[in-house]
Amino acid sequence: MLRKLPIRKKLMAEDADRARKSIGARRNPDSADAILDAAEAVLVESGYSSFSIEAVARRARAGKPTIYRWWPSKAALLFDVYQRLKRVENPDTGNLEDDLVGFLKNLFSHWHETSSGSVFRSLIAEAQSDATVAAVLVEYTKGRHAHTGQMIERAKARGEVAADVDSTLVADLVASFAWTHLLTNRLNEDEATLRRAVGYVLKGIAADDAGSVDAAAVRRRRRRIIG
Amino acid sequence: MLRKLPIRKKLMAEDADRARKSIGARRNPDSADAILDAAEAVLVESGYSSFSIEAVARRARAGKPTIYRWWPSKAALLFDVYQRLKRVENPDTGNLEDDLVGFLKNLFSHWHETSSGSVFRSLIAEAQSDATVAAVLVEYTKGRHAHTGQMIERAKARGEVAADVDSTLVADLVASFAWTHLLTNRLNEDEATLRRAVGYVLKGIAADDAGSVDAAAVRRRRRRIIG
DNA sequence: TATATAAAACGGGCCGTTCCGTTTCGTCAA
DNA sequence: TTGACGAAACGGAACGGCCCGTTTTATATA
Repeated sequence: MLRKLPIRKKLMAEDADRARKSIGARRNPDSADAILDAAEAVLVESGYSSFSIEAVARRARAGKPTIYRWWPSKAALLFDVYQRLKRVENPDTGNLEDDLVGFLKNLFSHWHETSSGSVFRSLIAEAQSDATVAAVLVEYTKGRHAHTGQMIERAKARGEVAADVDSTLVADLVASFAWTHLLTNRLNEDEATLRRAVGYVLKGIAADDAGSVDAAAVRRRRRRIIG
Repeated sequence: MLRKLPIRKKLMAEDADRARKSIGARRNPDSADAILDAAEAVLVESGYSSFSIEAVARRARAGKPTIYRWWPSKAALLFDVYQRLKRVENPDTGNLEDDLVGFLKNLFSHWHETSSGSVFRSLIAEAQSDATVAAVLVEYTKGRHAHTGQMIERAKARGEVAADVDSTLVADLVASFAWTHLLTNRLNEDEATLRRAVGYVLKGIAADDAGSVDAAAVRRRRRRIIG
């Protein structure tokens, strides 16, 4: 309920305001939630262009100093809003292609249908003009790639994937595809396109791919699983 | 030299200011170049966060109305700055892997060493809060993917790549990788990593890849070409 | 004369900060 | 257990500053 340390610590080591966090620092959790709710609402309803501290404060019926007390910047607030949102879980169908397609499908619809897409886009945009956010974002993506890479690692353990494959790099490729589609309003790709894209990463596009026919059959067979 | 129609027409059909473009519209080309120069300089020296019309005007010793006369928004100005920069040409080594690796290598160093990286990052960021830029950016990327896709099409013609491959989608994958690395300050990847990433797209990561040994030999042989 | 120009000023919005007076909540003595 | 105290949060208002996009004015140019 009551967090002892200010949220702002997440993004910034403050030298100032030492007095506050010395003992007291008893923030009103309802107020913090109201502010995060308002931030998310403003972002969804009016878009990133009109996302300002003042707008959030108005919406939350909070004072600007209250926001600045706990979040050092617009970006820190954005990041907390994003952190609060649910994440997409990695599928585990026993087949890497289905795992990756399912992952992308879930991610796209999650971004599209909830506010997390807007929030994440804003976060990326903000990172382009705020070095602190940029650093946090890079760290975050590293973690996400490692997490996504577990799907590839599982496929390795099954012998589905060569042992010397850099699973993080593969995750990077897949996530990059998702990022750019988010950033350019192309989250409507149908499953066939996603499957094709994943397939290119998985099987390559070489004409002399000996397994191509078999692979197509396997693909058809497994399409049922992920529905 | 002297463009008859305002640059702003590129991004926006103006209904207002009809009088100006009727016959007159004799813009001072030196002034326009000075403004674009100033915009680029501000962007490179102070970053996107301090890129404002006023800053550009100050730097160019121009009046704000002069800028607004010819560019409808900050975004339009940004886009013209980017358009003015040199593009990366597609390599044609006769081998798709080398083409793609060379393309990425050139793109990364071009983004890294010239101002085009900063400008493009800013453009993407701006697109997240300006629908007009977003539309222009999508159109632009479509064209770029088609252009990059020509490398894949050439490989198709050589029989290097299956005929039913969606070359635009492959270009999308490769470009997406580049985008996210630009957006997260990871343009320093060494060539080996680029080659590995491209290799995953080209040959897949399936363990039962029959051609993997031969492919590695071919790769070693051809590495000389692109240096 | 007609047009583009630079410069200045406008109203408006948001920034991040500083005050104000009020409310909340942990502490501690009665 | 109660109640007063004080620290620290709170909402609200206002500040100087920057930038927005526009308007006005006077100057230079062809």
